[in-house]
Amino acid sequence: MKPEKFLREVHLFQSLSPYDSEHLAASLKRRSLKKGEALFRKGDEGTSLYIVKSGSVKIVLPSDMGDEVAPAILSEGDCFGEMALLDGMPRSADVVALEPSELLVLNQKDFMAFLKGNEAAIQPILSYLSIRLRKTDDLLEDAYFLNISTRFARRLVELSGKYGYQKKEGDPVQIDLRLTQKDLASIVGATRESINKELKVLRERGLVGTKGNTLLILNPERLKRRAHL
Amino acid sequence: MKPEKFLREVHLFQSLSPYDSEHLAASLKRRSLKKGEALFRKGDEGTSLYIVKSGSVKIVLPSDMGDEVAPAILSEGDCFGEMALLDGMPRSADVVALEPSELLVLNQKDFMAFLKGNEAAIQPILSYLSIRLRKTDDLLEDAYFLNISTRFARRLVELSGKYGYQKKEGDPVQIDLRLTQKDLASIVGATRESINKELKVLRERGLVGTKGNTLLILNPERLKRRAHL
DNA sequence: TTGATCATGTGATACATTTCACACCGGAAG
DNA sequence: CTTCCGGTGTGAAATGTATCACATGATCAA
Repeated sequence: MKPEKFLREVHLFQSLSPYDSEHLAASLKRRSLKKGEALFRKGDEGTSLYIVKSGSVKIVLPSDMGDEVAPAILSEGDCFGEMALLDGMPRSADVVALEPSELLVLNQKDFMAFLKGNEAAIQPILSYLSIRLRKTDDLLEDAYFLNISTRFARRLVELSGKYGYQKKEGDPVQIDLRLTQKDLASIVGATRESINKELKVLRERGLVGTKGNTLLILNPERLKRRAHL
Repeated sequence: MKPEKFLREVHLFQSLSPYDSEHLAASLKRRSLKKGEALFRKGDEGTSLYIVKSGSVKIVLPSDMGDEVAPAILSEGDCFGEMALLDGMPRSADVVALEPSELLVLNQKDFMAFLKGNEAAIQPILSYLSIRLRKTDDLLEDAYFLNISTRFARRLVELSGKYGYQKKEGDPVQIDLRLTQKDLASIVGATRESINKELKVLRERGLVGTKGNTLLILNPERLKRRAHL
């Protein structure tokens, strides 16, 4: 895959014009890792974004005890460290290669240099950040003031807006992400069991259906009302 | 007060160099409002930031019923609509003048033009946004996973870091904001009563004290432990 | 096939937090 | 002064969610 293809995957750069992202791709560097090699450690100064070009790496939160917690494994096309580009705060976790891997690196200096040369690119990046900020603020409000039923309904409405599609007019909206109840739970900020019970209610009332791993929104109207939207 | 003084109050511009903020102040426009006049309405397209130079305005969420809810009254030096500068999303509330008022206006075009001419200013703004984003993400995590005791302890630690001071070494840390229990509750995302009871526990254990409206952090160490930090 | 390992479904119980109700206090306004 | 009002303090009851403990089902590799 071409480097600029990878860039397109990075949220921060989604809204960049093709011209700009190609331009930015020119500043990408490479970095290879041997199996087990650490890219950086928690607390290191961090000013670069990385994209996994081949192989895979794990993110590890070194806990006090020897036992590691692995919150995520990233493979080809995944990217991490976006924020480091912007604020250079210390890394909050270790990153270690699981196998021999190739990474693409974009460092802050190059990124800033790019911005200087391409003022048009500033606007979309600022607006991406501020929209993301609003979004998280809203989620926080939800967490403080709403119960699980309502929060869940809201997240479902959002998911169907972002990822849902209809075979044809009048059909139920499908959400084909492979979301387990555990995934849904962590999106909503609840336990898996609570989500399960909530799903049951929604099914009984004919608001949503589940066919294998895909969610079906059967009655968007009533779902929205349940979300108090 | 000079316009650039006002700008210094705006969070978004806090980290700008004095030179840059003076420069930016040059693009400020003026706008006067008669008593009762509306600056904008919910849903209007919004691309400007406003600073109250004199007078006062109220932010109003027009609810379905005729009864208005007034979440905030802003007076001299206060600013609103920061985010509009960045993403131009529609306004989320009405703003109406409570008395004859003078506002300073910074619109998106001028702001962007300023950024083009002053690349050095981009970095602090990006870093402000991304830090704010991390912060809110953390708050969300807290809301999902922590109980009120822990959340409250965390917010207290933060407050004492930001606003606390000691008369002399060894003294308790004072927080002189005029925070009511209701205020604290809304910071933590809990009810006033819960905060009251939590405060009682903290007082009994000698972690904090209250003298009138000022909070005293008596034992920062144990407070931090309670916050799991 | 057989385990082994996930994901799902569901009830009983425990617990944290909100809700509600009320008493008290202090200061501002009449 | 008295009245009123917003802030505080506190207990009892109601409620939402988590926790725990299983049973069931799906998937995948040996």
